[in-house]
Amino acid sequence: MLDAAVTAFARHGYQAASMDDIAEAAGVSKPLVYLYLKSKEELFTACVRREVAALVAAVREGTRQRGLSADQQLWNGLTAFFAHTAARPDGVAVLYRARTRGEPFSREVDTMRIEVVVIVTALLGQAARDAGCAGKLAEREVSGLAHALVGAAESLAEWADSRSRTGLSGAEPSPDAPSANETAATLMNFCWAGLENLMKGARWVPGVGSGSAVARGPHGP
Amino acid sequence: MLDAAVTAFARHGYQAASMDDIAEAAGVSKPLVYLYLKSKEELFTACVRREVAALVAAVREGTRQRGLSADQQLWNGLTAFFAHTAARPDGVAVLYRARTRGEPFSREVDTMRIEVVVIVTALLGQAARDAGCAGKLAEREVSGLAHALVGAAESLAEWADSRSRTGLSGAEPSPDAPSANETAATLMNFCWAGLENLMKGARWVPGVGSGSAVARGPHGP
Amino acid sequence: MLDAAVTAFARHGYQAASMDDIAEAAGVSKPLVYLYLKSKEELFTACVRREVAALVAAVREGTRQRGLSADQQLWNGLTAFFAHTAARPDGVAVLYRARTRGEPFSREVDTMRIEVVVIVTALLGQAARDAGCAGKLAEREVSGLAHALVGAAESLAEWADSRSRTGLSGAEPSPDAPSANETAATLMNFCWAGLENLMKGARWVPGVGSGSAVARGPHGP
Amino acid sequence: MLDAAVTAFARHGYQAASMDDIAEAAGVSKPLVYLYLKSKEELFTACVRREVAALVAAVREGTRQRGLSADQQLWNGLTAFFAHTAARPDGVAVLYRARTRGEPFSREVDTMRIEVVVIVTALLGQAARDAGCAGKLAEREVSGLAHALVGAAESLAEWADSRSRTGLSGAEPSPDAPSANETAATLMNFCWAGLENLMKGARWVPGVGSGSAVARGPHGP
DNA sequence: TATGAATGAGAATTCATTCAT
DNA sequence: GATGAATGAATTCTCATTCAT
Repeated sequence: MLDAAVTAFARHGYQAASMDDIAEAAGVSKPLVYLYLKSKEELFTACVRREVAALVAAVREGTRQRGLSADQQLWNGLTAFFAHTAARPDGVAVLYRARTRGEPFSREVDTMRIEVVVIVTALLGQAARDAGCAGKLAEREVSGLAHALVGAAESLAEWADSRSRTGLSGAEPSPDAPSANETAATLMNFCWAGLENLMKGARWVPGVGSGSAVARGPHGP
Repeated sequence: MLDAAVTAFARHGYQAASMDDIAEAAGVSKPLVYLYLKSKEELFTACVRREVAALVAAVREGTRQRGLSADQQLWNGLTAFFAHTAARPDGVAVLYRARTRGEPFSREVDTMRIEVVVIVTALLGQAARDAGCAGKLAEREVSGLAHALVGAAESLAEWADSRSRTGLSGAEPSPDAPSANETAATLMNFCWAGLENLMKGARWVPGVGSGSAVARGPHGP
Repeated sequence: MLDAAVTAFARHGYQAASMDDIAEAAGVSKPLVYLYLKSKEELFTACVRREVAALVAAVREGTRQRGLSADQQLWNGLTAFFAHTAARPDGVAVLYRARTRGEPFSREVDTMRIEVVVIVTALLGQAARDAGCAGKLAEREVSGLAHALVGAAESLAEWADSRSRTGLSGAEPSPDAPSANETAATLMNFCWAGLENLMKGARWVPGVGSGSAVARGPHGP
Repeated sequence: MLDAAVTAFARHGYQAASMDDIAEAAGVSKPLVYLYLKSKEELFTACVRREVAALVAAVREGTRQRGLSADQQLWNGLTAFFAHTAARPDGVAVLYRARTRGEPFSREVDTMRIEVVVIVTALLGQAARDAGCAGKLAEREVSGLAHALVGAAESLAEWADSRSRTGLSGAEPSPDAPSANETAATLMNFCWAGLENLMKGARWVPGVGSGSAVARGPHGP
């Protein structure tokens, strides 16, 4: 039953998805929906929670393997993420929509983001240790980086999804659809060098010539 | 009048914002709103279009200066972007919300994304030329990178905005709020090294040890 | 099971009392209720009938004693009535509510009123005989007097009940609550002299000076 | 528009009267009803208030004439009351129903009852003065008497109304219907002698033989 | 031109009532 | 015999949208 709700919410948004439609799509009657979940809000909350849990679980599962280098772990997490978003586009869309519905819902999703931030922060910390000399990054900068990473990932996931839909309603995946691996690789290429540099204490600063536009931080050689 | 609509849509979302409220906030009567714009959808579209135009113009303005290195130009574009999002949070929120509404609206926003993709693509092309030997990037990869960049930027903008709101309703900016420059710097640090590498034909590949985890592409030394 | 229904109907009224609540309060399942009584209406009817019967029985019991003067018999009936309404406020409330529901229910209550009218009529007849020379009262006037009596009694019963509730939820009776005897005495004081006059053929007529504002009827001295 | 609501509420009660029906009966659309009165409760409240005001005004008007004896004033009030209830049976029915709907409404009606109590109390006071030697009645007894009077009046009004309806749907009044004057006379006959006695300090006490079953109070001769 | 007044269509939610077990 | 699970039908209320002026 939640499946039908997730699909409806994903396609039409919270307000536009009517309980009639959801019930019909679920193949049950409206009162039954109300029997299980007291209100539309609760139904939405339930959907959000389920999708948050599924997504977090997927990423967690991807990053479970210990003893890998930081980039490998990030890579694993990203592949898991993109695999999940490709497999459950509606679920992800619900999360996306939840962020635009006031406090109680966005809080739920933010909690998830925070979990990701924690994972990423841990990774960066490990990367820093791996890199020998840790340039201590301000907590705020780490938070900003994590948000950048999550935003980039979300955006890429949506892009990949939209690509996979271009092939009309055909069931087989469009050849335009990038695989989870490809998408993850794009993102790794996009960000890993920068993250690694930061770990080493090297950062980009404005006004220095391109090419080698990095300044060694205080801990640089 | 659009201002009132933008504010309302930003605060309550498309569905929850009622035409009554919008008309009242605009200080005109409802029929007048309908006289100028045929329907709620068109009103929303008009808002979206205006905000898209404003945002694109801001970014264009930022990247107008010719003769700069690619990273400087990107930097300029990003600072312009973050300055704009900080200055017009409601407008940006409307765009954000537009993406979660079906076809007609998201198309509008996608158009914007495409404009940005074009800009970024041009930048990357220039960067590649600057770097001497251009590793031809597949059109698809460029598109993906641009989406990653836009997503990261949007996410950071929202993050910066939420930080600036933590200081209650007080008028003065919260000390937690990162400046546009700081935010842009975070994003440059996040992505420039990777983009530059790609321009040189160097890319991250999975399974190679961390630290120097880049493989020179075919055009590498 | 009827007890639960009576309580529920008394507290929330016919419409607001839900079958769920009644079934739960009765400690049985809803289908069982439907097994015994075909519908909510029938359930309500059953409640009304039971309460009517109980009330009439109480009054009958009070007036059973023969050989008393008419006023003593009325007095006995009234004390019985007020004792009953004080003892079963919920039952009385159901009757009260039944009168505000359309035909099928009010008819039931009217039946009760008619029974009371019969009793009162008999009393008045006896009183007339006792008074020696009976002024034949029109059937309609008797009916009107009986309704007045019943209405006054109901109103006083409710008033007494509301007084007894002022003492909060405390179990002990509020000191404000008049006893059944007091209430009955009030009513006797209110109406007996008038009834007695009528039996004697004396009646109040408008336009005669107060104080002795009674005109002897045709059978008067 | 209130007229339609009053009719509907009178006929079906608060819950059973649907806003659809009310709107249709009023010849307007439902949203218009909501435009004028924010909710069903407010609509009901408005009806109740209007009917209370009308009824109180009618009675007030009836008792306006000063300088009359107490019984004449009561008589005038009662005639006005019964004329009003005969003229606006639906309005009265609404008041009747309002008493069974929890606090906010019953309070409204009780307020009216209190106004009547005040009037009656004043009358009784005057009667006592007229009678020369005032037997001070306890405040509680006066309240009880007033409730008895109001209850009797209501009951008679309803009875008169039901009589007037027996003639089917025919437009002309049923010959069974007692006139306001007749009904008022019945009530005066029912209660005035008793009230007058009380004013003189004479009261009925149980256990004394019928006929002259009044004991002179302390102020009696 | 600008609007006060009005509405059609549809939303969430509840409840008396019934099967299948 | 008793019930958990399920629903058809209504109810209150809202809102985008339009005339008549």
